Amino acid sequence: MKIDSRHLEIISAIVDQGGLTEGAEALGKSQPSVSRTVAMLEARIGARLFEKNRRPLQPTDLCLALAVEGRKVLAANQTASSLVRRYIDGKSGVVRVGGTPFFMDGVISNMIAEFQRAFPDIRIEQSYAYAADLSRQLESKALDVAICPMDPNALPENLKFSALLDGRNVIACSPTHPLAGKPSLRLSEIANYPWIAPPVDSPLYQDLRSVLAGIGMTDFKVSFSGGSLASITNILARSDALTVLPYSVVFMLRRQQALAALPIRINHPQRSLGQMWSPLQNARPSVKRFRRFIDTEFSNLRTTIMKHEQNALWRR
Amino acid sequence: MKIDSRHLEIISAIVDQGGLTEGAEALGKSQPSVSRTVAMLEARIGARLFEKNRRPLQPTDLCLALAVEGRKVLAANQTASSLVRRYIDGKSGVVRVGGTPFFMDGVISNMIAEFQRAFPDIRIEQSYAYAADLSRQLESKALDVAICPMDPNALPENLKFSALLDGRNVIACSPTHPLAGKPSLRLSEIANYPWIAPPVDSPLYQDLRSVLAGIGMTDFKVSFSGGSLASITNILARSDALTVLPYSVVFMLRRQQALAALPIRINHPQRSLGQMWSPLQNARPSVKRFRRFIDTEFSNLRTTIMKHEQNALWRR
DNA sequence: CAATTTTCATAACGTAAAGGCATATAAGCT
DNA sequence: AGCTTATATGCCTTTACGTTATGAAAATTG
Repeated sequence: MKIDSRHLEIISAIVDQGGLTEGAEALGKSQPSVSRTVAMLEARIGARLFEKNRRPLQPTDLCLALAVEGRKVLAANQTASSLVRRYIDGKSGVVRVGGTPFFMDGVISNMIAEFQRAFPDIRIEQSYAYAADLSRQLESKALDVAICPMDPNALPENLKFSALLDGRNVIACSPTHPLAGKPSLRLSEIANYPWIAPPVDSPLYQDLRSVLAGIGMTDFKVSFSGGSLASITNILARSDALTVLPYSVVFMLRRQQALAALPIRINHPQRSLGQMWSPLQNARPSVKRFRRFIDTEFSNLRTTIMKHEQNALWRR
Repeated sequence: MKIDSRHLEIISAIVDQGGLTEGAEALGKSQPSVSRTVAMLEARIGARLFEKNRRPLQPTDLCLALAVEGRKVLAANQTASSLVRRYIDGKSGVVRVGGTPFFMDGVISNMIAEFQRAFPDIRIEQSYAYAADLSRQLESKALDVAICPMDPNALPENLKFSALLDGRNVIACSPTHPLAGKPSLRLSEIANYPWIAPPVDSPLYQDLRSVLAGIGMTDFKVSFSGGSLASITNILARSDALTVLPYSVVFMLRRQQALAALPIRINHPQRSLGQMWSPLQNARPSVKRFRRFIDTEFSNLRTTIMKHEQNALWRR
């Protein structure tokens, strides 16, 4: 004797509202519909649920027992509905975000922290990769959004990209570095310091080479390579080494006195930091919300940087 | 965003069974049906429930959360089904039984105790009344079954009656009464004892009068009247009073040494103890079960009485 | 106690969807 | 690559839900 769960809901609604009409209203149905459903259910199970021809509708003992179960169904249904609603509103779900290590660690992780403070029920699955891999993962739907520096002209087919910040790089060092804080520098002054190189498969490694070539340095001493942002800042802090890092990463870490930028203008690649995603895969609400969040966070970051530069507290 | 509870059940079944086919089987539905229901649900809420085109069907986070609620629905549904099944089988429910006080207290209450030991989830609503009232209550559906002495010829229209036991009365006294245990008695011997009369509105009161008239006693001393069976047995135990009681009541109480019957044959009314019910009101399963139970109990009682009489341990 | 109101039951009709079978399609295994 | 197995789809039938209109019975009110 299988019972339709909806019927249990109806029973409990009628019992709790104390009447067929009110019960129907609470369920958002018409009174005749509920009446008929009850009649059919009674016929099916072969038992009265309400005493016949009694005006304050009198539930049977069986009916009262079923109403108890109906309340459980109704409660489960309500939480399910709220789960779905939160999901649709983009307040719960998963976002699989990938990005280049230094950006993710230096810039995006702070934004993700903010995001999760606002939307604690959205789980972030973060991974590290470089542009080519990220594109592949986006296309194979293994990733919802990628955040990386990108030449908009080299954008793969089937992917969209929205720029967030200039891809400008700077020469970074410890704030306690002998050269830090000097108002201006000549290239010859940086020639003799050791260099920290990003992982060789990183685009930043190519940037480092081209930067140094651009300022006439074809030969340079690499004292360390391959670490993440955290190891690099730690090593920079305890040495006189220099490195090339994205401008925004250095900017974000200025507060913690972890990094300083040298006032040397270097040529930077034709790239922008931005979000990349696949328009073929229609994004989940949580992903949409995440992308919007990142957009506004970067919008804020841009104005902060602009003010900083106007205050001349931050020199190139 | 209202969710159909049945869909929650389906989701949990698929998740728990680890596949669409197995889930469908567990639900007793065909695989295509379940597949399409899931597809429609996904379309309606605008979210994937299972990763598309993955062979070990991979539930979404949202799906897993909904499956939790689905399990609650399924559980509630199962207990509801079992409630209904028990009700249909007559293993739960209510039986409203009415009867004449002495029979109920002396005979039926023991049977009800047995019944409730076998069917603890059937609630018995017992009430006391005499035949006329019982008939009325049966006809107004306020009672499911009545147990009372009845002249089958005087049975009201629309009611059925099935006899259980002869309506024979006996003269009862305390087992310690001076007359108790004597093999035979003359009427003159009982003339001088005081009498306990049943309530004046009771049929038994009329019986008492006619019995005494039948043995030539027109004048008798009533020392007590109006009590229930319990008070009467208590008073009998502590006095030399006599009374008239149904045979079966005295028989049932013989074990507790509460009553004895005098070996005087008295004329008894044209009545049988039996069950009365309304064939118009189709009985609930619990009521049917109760009636059947009473039938077999009385069947047993009849054979017990018969054996007793054959053993001559019980004399008239 | 008759009139009125309220509440439930029924009727008739249209529609959504669930159910089944047959079958196509795609994923994973050998 | 081919086979097996699991899921998706197409097509059709049936059930039951939804609506509005209306009838009937119980409770309330004057």
